[in-house]
Amino acid sequence: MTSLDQCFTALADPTRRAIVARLALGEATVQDLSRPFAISQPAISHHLKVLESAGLIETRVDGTARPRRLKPDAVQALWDWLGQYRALWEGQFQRLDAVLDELPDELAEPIDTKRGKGNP
Amino acid sequence: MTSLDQCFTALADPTRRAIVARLALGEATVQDLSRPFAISQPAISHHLKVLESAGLIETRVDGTARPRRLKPDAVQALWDWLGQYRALWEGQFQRLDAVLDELPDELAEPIDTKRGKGNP
DNA sequence: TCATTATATAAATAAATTCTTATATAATGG
DNA sequence: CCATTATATAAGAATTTATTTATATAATGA
Repeated sequence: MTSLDQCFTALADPTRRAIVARLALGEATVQDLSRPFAISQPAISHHLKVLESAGLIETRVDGTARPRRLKPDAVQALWDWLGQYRALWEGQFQRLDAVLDELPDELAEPIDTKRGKGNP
Repeated sequence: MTSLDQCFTALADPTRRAIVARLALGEATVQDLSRPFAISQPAISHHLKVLESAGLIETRVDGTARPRRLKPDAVQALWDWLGQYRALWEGQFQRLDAVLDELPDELAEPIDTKRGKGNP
């Protein structure tokens, strides 16, 4: 799974986006995050793990607490990906050259994205 | 499910991002898309439905064919959401006010994002 | 050291996702 | 109308995800 996969997957969940919204205000502990959500502490810990695996947040150690914060530079890959298509998507066909340069990586040959053997 | 949920979910799948990459070159039919992917036609049709439900692509009718194309203005919501956090994420704390304005919608009260009864 | 607090992990489960193959629908051209 | 082509839908299997409760680990402070 690419980092882009992980970022999009992480942000697809509304609970995780709300966690991100909270962290945009400053770092927060699992306790801080558990309070406003109708969700158990282990569930929060799991969501944090997903966000951290995607590189979107990071953890600091403070005694027994593990405050999380947004990780600098983390949205850059997302921003770049989106920016690449934005012009096209908006119906203006500038930057087609950039898209063309990028394409071979994804469309040069049959892409096997299936799950199962060899594609975990 | 919000449109933002659907957009992120749709783009989390690498096959669907590759479809988007292909559509950035111009409209394509299910046949066109089935060829370069090691995936069945019904699977392509399904991915297209996910992308269309998210508002990312649209369908044109041309005889028996149903060419798909990127839908103008579709990335705007994503771009806006990302832009809102980008500055913070990058470690510069401008635009905190904008984030604060947005927050009440998501954190004003305990958020029940659980699945199951009432939360399909 | 022991009780407390904060967090993580494990096990179980329900629901959603992503595929496949088989079949249905719908438009075209002879 | 009939055969063909393009696409959609159905049924079912395997995997993944989000959740819970129960328990483990780890740091603190009395």
